[in-house]
Amino acid sequence: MNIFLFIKDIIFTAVKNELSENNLPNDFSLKNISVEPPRDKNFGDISTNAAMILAKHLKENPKSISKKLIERIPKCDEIISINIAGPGFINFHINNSVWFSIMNDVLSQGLSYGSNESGAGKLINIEYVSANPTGPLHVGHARGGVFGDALANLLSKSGYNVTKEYYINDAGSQVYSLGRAVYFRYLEELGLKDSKDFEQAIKSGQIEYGGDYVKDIATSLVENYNDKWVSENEEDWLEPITDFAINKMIFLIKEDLDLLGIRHDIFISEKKIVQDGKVNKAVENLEQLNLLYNGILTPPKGKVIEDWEPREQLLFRSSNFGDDVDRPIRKSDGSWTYFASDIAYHQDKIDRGFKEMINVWGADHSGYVKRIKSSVTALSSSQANLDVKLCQLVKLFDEGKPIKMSKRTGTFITLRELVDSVGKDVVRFIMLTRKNDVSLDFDFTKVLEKSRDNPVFYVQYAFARIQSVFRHAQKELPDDFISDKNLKKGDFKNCILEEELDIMKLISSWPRIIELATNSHEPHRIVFYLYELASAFHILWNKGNENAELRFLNKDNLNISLSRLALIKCVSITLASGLEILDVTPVEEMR
RNA sequence: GCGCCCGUAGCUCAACUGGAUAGAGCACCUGACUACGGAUCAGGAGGUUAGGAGUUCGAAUCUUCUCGGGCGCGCCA
Repeated sequence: MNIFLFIKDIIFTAVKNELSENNLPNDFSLKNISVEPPRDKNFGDISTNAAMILAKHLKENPKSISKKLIERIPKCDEIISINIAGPGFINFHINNSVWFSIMNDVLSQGLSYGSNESGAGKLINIEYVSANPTGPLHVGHARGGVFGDALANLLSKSGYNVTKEYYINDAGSQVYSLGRAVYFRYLEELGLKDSKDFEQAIKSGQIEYGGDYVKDIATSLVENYNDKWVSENEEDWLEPITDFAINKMIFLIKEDLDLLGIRHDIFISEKKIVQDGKVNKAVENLEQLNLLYNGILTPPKGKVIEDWEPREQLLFRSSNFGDDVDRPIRKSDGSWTYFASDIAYHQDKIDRGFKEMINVWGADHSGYVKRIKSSVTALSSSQANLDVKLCQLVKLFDEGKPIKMSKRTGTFITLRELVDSVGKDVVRFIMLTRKNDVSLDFDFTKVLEKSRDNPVFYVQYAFARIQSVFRHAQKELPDDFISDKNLKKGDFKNCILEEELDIMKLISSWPRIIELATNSHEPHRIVFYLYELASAFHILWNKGNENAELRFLNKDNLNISLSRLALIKCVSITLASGLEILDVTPVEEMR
């Protein structure tokens, strides 16, 4: 059972009855009523602000409303006592048998414990990473990637039908820059240019991309085509070589993502969106909605733009939907802007049936959020909802000293280097130790430290300790003692320490944490919860150091041992359930 | 100039989306170890939530202004 939902139901029923039986205005939303553990556990196990919310609505004293509501709450075994505190909170003390019964649920549900069906199978699209295929993934992509991936897992856990998507920006001018860079390296590879020519070309801006990966692509180009393109004109080689380079880059990007356990369901090509005429179609839609016009934008104040000249452009009325100004969708040469194909892309998502969409972007795209949300609102007649999650910068450190990153000097840490040096699990966990919209410090030394200061270690260590206890139990206790079947016979009535009850209550709140994290699209909450649960476990563990009778294993009292083993089994299940959302492997043993 | 994000203990960050006495870790004091059952744990100290005004039973959270930091601002994506 989910005790919070149980109490919530009781409270909502009481509120509705109070309103209807007294012919009080019932145009009242229940959604502001909270049902949550109080800040201070001395107040009780579950608390509600229902009376205070009603007080505003009914213009009546909250405490007297509390009394009336309490009278409407039926007597039941789950609730030991109810009292009113503070300005009108109603606090419930819950019977310990409830926590015991939840622990039994955990044992039988295993890793699926915490799942819920609030998503009700609804389609949801989450687009993340979507890095330009013109270079290797770097640290920032790692954060967005892990964030999106964990959020996708979280949404699945809550019963959504999730599609994980990568949008390939393969249609703009910069992909041709990549094509040209590859061609230059291709000539170099064939001995027709040398490194001096290359330096010169970079300096003059003739070539934009100078990384070694461009060389690799050129090598592979030679392997496939020999000198086929050498004497061709640019108009002949540019398209095929660019396509070749993009395909190669996408392959490399997929490899990199795979290192982090990130696997998208679908890759959508911008070029294909354009070729399929979807931009034209989306533009027609906007035209029919009377949301396009030809106009001239005023230059931004306080910012000097050289060679600014007023120019008439086709504009989208995004300001109708909360954007600051209307936005251009056609360039002066007649081709579509990036925004136009992005509109078409989102139209495509809507056409595929998505009413819920999430985009994960780097924070440098913040200026773009309002316009794309405007377009989604417009194209779906407000039926679809897009949430844009912006991930802030990752700052790299080593032993507390900042690592300076610069494309020019070549000190540029890629996703691959990151994973190679600390491992997938560490990267994934650490990337989620901060809320998405604040910058994150990543210290190569610190994340491998074995101390409480390192949350990955601290959580993993809790899990490993539990496994260690079970290994000992396996050796020292009767056969089959720790089998799932036998653990279910454990009587939690033997667990009466305050620390034990605290753990049970914490475990019982796991489904609630998932619900909160899901609704707010904030996977970092899972990490903070796991840290808290690990901490509660380490506390309990240390009780056994102070007093040997409190150890989990006690050969002289198998009955109590069984109960305690069942309890820590619940801890390990919940830890594993959380780590599963993060896609971090729980470790059996610390080395 | 405008928009978005951020500002919480000395440091790094939470705070259940408006709830009760704002919580953790690091660092700093005090205490507990023959070791996969001490890589931890117990306790102490540390706050005008950048600042002012407002909204209400109640604000770190909402509104507004000021200060400070980051990102962005028509033919790049």
